[in-house]
Amino acid sequence: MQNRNIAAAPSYRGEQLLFLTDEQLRQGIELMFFAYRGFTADPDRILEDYGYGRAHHRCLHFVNRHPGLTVNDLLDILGVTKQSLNRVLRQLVNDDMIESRVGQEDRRQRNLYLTEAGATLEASLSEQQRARMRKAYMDAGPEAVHGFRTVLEKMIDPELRHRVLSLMERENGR
Amino acid sequence: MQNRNIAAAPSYRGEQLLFLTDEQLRQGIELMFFAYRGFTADPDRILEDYGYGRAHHRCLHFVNRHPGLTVNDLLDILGVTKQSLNRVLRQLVNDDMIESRVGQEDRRQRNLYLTEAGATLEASLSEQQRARMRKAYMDAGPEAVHGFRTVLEKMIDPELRHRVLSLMERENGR
DNA sequence: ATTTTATGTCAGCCTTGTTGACTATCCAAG
DNA sequence: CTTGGATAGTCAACAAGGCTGACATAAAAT
Repeated sequence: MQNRNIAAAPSYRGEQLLFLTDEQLRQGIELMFFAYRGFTADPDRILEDYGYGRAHHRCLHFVNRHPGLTVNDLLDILGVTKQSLNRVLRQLVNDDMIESRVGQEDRRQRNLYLTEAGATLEASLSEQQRARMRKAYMDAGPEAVHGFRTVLEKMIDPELRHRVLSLMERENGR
Repeated sequence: MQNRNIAAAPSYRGEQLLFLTDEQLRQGIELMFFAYRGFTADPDRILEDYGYGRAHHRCLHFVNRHPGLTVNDLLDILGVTKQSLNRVLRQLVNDDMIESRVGQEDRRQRNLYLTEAGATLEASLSEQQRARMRKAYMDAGPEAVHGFRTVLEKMIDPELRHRVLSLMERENGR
């Protein structure tokens, strides 16, 4: 099924523009929808046991990825309101999953770190998700993975990409 | 940035297993998260004007794709409870976006169709999303698109894929 | 000293998930 | 033919997690 329309497109090696029918684009849209469901299904099951949702998972993920990041950084990354984030963050801090330390240079800021329990939970969530991603990558092969990453990159909001990249630069510069 | 890790992998033409670090997999995970946000951003803005959410969009999309499908079909596709779907569906029917006709063979069933207004709204939502998808596809090139589709396919829950495919078969057989 | 910034919190609203109880219809066994 | 079970859909009430707005506090910047 997944090859039918691509095969129907002329000039597979694209010196020419892609032959993009609405049908092909709509299939891509559905693919995103269904794949994202699969992508979140495994962690969702674990989170349920803790009474957490995807919002908690996202916090754990990004705090793990960028230890010591501030609440504001997280707000920028997640693109939610601080009230919404705070509710989730408060739970995670109360549950001793995330530690919130007062900033050293700027004492208004709170630097966020995973506790041991938080790291454990994050690892189990991530493990499931990486397993599915790894399987998809292996089944699809390296060239497909490269294409996958290329297309997804292009779909990200340019402004968001800029914000995330500048966060990573800032980290590298420390 | 998106090429760095792929380039670092040995054996690009994969007779050998991919060299998949956790870092690469985590990057894929983040890519899914950020790309999905971009993917839904445009329709979200339009939906707001109507007081609708993504659930309404999904209904309009699939009713457009499969005119006459039943509520149960839609439940299978969307993977939510019927109560949750029904609320959204009721709004769309009341707002004269979707028509719900009593089934001819089985009068318990309701066959769903877009009204003219519904088709118009669906078109404007889809137009935005297709534009972004088209741009990403064009920028990335046909080979990348092929890889994108291949990987996403692998990420879908097998059971879900089966259900959706059997729906499409049933339609072709009418 | 005043203003701005970073964060936290309260209240209240909306969408969209959930479960449970209910109605209408179909079908099959007695 | 009727009755009982399965199926399709609807209604009601609740929870998670988005949102806005208002406000408090502490620290930094001016």
